[in-house]
Amino acid sequence: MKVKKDMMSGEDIRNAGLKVTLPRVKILGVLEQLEHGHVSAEDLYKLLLDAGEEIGLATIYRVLTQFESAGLVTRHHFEGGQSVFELDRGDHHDHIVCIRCGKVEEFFDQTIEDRQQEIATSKGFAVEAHALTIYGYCKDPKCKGS
Amino acid sequence: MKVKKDMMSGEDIRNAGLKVTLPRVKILGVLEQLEHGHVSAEDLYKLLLDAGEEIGLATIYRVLTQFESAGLVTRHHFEGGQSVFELDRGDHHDHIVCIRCGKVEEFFDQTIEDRQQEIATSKGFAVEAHALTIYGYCKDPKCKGS
DNA sequence: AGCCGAATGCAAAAGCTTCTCATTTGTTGC
DNA sequence: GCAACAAATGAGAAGCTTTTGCATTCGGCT
Ligand SMILES: [Mn+2]
Ligand SMILES: [Mn+2]
Ligand SMILES: [Zn+2]
Ligand SMILES: [Zn+2]
Repeated sequence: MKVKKDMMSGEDIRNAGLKVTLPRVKILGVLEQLEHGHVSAEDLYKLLLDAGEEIGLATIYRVLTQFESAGLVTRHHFEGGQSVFELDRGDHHDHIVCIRCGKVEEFFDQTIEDRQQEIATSKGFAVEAHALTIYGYCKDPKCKGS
Repeated sequence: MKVKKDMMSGEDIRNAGLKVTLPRVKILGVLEQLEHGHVSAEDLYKLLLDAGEEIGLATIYRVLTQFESAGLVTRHHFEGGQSVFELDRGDHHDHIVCIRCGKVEEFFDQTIEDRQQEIATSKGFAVEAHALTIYGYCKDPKCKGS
């Protein structure tokens, strides 16, 4: 039974078998309050600094990786070097990214999901994951048309 | 009218506005003869060394990037750090990768392509590109089941 | 309060890719 | 063919993102 979570807390950290430390709580807090749910480790680091929390970048990377293993966070490899993270609220989705302004929108399409499964099966593969990202220009006047 | 090319040559390099140099010809040659068409810059470097061609890694990266701009080569960002390159024979396709042995298979599915276009349009995006990679375990006994 | 292992911060290191610059190589016009 | 010049190459340094080592600090438990 998959439930879409709205609120993460220290409970989730504890349930992942991790100590509930200040850095972890703060990182989870920032991820939760993000309007655009997608951030790089570096951006998260800066957001925390702005919020007055001095958490080392190494810790950010470590914690994000642990959160990922625990299923609290999802990591994406969009083009452009840096990994991007977002809270995993239990709703799988794919992304469409504007290559001009960087805006990220999410979508889910059962038809695509089904076809992927069929293709994998037909080739003898057992699907574990997939990454689908569409790149293009968004409807913003500044981005529309090259 | 899209034609699937079987053979690349110095002509293609020249048409891209590039000088027909020995390193570029050799790199194109290796890419062409690959059974599994997907290689990292590092692997390509080693393959050339094995073939007795001492071409600097920096040159490999430069040339691959130029070939990419010229449409001779496609670059993929599979998980695992390194970029992977393959000759662009004009036939767009996506990939399914074994997370155990690394095998890469290709597929093309018009239904998925169409749905992507529809989704992008519905969100006001003009599609420029997309990356779809399925990860799983291939049918090889060594890979099957975790 | 005090113990102990886990977590953190910092700096160093690693992994991949790009850049700098002196030297070499294609190409073009005699 | 050959000189002339711009373009390309090789080697190493540098750049970026991410990981790691280690001394110190912190969280959970008595
Ligand atoms: Mn998302
Ligand atoms: Mn391919
Ligand atoms: Zn945009
Ligand atoms: Zn396999």
